[in-house]
Amino acid sequence: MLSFTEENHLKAIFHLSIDEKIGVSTNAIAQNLKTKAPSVTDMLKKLSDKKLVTYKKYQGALLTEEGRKTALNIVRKHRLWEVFLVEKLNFNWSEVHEVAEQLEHIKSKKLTNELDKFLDYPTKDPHGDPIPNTAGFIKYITKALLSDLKVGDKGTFVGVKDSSSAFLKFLDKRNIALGSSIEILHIEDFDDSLHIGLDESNLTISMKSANNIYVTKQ
Amino acid sequence: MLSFTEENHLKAIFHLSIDEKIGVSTNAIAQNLKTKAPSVTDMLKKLSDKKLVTYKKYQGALLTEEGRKTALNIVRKHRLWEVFLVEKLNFNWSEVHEVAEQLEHIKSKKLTNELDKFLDYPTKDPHGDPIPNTAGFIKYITKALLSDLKVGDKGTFVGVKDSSSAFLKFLDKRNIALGSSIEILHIEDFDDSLHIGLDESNLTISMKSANNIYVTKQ
DNA sequence: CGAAATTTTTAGACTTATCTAAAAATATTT
DNA sequence: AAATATTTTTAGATAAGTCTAAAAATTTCG
Repeated sequence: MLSFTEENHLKAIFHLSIDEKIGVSTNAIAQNLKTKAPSVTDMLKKLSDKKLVTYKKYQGALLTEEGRKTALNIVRKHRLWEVFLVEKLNFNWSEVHEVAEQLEHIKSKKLTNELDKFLDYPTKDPHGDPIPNTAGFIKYITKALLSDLKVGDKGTFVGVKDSSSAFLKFLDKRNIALGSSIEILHIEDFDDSLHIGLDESNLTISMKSANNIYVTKQ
Repeated sequence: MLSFTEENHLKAIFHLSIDEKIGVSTNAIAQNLKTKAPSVTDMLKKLSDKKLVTYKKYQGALLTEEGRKTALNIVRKHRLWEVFLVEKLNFNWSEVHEVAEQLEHIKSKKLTNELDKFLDYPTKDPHGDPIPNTAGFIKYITKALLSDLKVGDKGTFVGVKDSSSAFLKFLDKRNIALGSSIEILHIEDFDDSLHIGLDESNLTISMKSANNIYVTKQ
């Protein structure tokens, strides 16, 4: 039985593993979990003893197969709960994270699987992120950052890179919602701001915003 | 922000407070929480410092108004989640307790209140126990133990005293469900076993079972 | 009432998860 | 490549929650 802290470390390593060859640095994990490096070092030793992580001093951490399964199960629960909160309990997508961070640690296979069924087997959470299945399989879609599109390109808004409450509220205010169609009309030379067509209307957003919006090209 | 342990102690004291004048004993709490007396003593000091409990050495503990409110909120969450598990996620009433013990500690007022709304403001949990409202008001019904009825008395099954999984499964096996009408047909002199009419059929149950079944007299 | 039994508290130890400060290792830069 | 900077680990401290063993208080009972 893993503690909340152990689970959180596994999840952090999972989210920070871009490349399965380079270990995730102690500092990166510490920053992600809002803790300090020595705490992470201790935990990495512990998770390594439990064979959930491969860890060599000064070389960061990587999940073992077992560790990855565990992390994916936590991510699965987190995202399923987010769907539940938005679809059934009237939560806004900007409010779900904090509560899901708690709910993801509830231990009951039946609960998770029945919740999945109750929600009719959703494949994406409210932020567009894929929901791993029971086996830990996760289906990624090919997506691009809006900031990487060229003038004239069209796409559909399918996810956010920054899922902070502040950014999500910002998107709400501008009626930018998952599924919105976006077309790059013009990019301002001066400050790189983007004039975009959003569904039926037009608006201007900063490059910083565009850099946090994922789209699938049409 | 209270820890799980602190919350569990408050809940235990709440459940063990029959009389608001006699403090709940350290041992009773320890037994309830499957912990040891010294752990409880330490916690009582802590909860007393936080003004959630009135505690004098060797005289047990009682909840303050604030402590009672907190305990009731935990009980509220526990019971709402139980309703959710049974009504929405196909849990049997014998399976919900363990999971609800985890879910009751999730901290989010919005979650609790939206869940309440989603379930259409249930007043009882799957075992017949009343669900406190937001204000901490709890509506008790007048009920009797089946074992206290006389031959010829009729009642409706409204709750259990022993809510262990084993007893609940035992009731399932005999089709004794909340709302069942029960009539005492005969009480055996030899072993006090009860012949009862249950809805459309008859059966025999032990006095021990009858002692754990609450009914409202008809 | 007073001895015996029981309950509760105290004392002290252990575990988990934290932290800060300092040492060690690695990475960067001139 | 040596000096400097950064990162990571070690060492040692602290807090929460737990335990056992022993002391203290209360309760029970002859």
